[in-house]
Amino acid sequence: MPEGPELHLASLFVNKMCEGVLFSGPVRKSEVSKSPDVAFACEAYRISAASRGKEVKLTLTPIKSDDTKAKEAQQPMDIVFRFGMSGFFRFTAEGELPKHAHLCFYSKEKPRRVLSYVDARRFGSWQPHGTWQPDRGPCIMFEYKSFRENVVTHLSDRAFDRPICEVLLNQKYFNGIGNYLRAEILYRLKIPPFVPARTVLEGLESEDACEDKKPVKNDILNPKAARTAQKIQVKNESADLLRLCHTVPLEVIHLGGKGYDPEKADYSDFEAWLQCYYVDGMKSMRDHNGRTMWFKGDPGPMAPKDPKSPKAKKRMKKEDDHDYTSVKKEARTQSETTGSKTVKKKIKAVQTKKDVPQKETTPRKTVKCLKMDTPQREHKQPARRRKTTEPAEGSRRRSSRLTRQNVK
DNA sequence: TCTGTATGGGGAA
DNA sequence: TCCCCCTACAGAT
Repeated sequence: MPEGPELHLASLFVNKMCEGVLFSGPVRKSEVSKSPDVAFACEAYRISAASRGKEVKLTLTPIKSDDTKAKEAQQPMDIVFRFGMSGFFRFTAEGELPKHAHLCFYSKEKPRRVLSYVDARRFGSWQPHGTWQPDRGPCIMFEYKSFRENVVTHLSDRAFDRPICEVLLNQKYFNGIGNYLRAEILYRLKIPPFVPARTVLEGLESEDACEDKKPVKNDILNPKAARTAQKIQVKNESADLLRLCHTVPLEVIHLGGKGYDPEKADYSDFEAWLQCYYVDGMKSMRDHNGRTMWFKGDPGPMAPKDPKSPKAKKRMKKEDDHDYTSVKKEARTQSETTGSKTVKKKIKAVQTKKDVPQKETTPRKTVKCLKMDTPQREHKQPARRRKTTEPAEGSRRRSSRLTRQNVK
């Protein structure tokens, strides 16, 4: 579940698991991965990690030995990872390499253990000799001051013409915020997601008035003053979107690592923490980029008028272009004879292969597509357990998409 | 068996 | 702005 907090927890995980471990030999990449090879092989090296927003940097540091002293000392290598939708690190025995492990670092000891980058969907990527992506802004969690400044001093940028919920996913300004964080942050401030971003952010200062706020003196002697100070702090905090972009992700980190640690495959704390994202009773609708925005109450004036999902649009376009059914039928027939590809892939292959357009037909829509045509509706969210008391092990794991990636 | 959806982002038009 | 990369799963048919 990779947003800023998960990337940071991933870096902590690597540092914890690889502390004192010597690695050796080449870094191996899966055949199927399209990310670059990592040309690093060393008799002995260590691995450490750091995070910034939605990136993690691994540093491979060669250990000098008597054997290598004579040779030219090998330089450390940084590899910068982005996790896409499903990336994470694991540290396992060599024989227990996870499915979809795409980049593997082997320990020197026998039996060997492996630090692996695992990514089922392969939307993630890595860059050998990488640096933090220059177009990404300061980290919302660990570069708070420059993050604020970067937003406040660039409010005239046309990027801020868009609805606030969409701007929050712009990594040039909000490096680390993702889909669940934007929902949680806007929900806490009761900001409608589709109000113009500039309207929300105008008037905020580069300096955070709350930052480094010291408790008033004599708290114990003067509890009333202490309570007042607390109220002010809470009020200020709730009034400042940029501060919540910092503190809400930190809350996830402080959940204790259970949000990430794949060994535990336990997201119950994280699920209990969520107040809006995927929560029963909340509304959801697609933003202009086709991503689901979870919220409560009024969506705001810039809400998209077209509620259709990207997939629905795509399907309807296909059906308008040609007789989709015949293509599908052909693909299925071929699939049955060869058995080598999935029907979906076959459909794609047939569509791209054909040099003559499919026969002209009148546009047709399935019943489902017609249903999609119904005017603006906030699609009903699927049932999702929250704050339940220990449902059956199986049902808990299967009850939420949030747990899926790490179910063994 | 089919369809829709998922914590992201690069690149073509 | 739209399409695409890709796998896994839940729920509908």
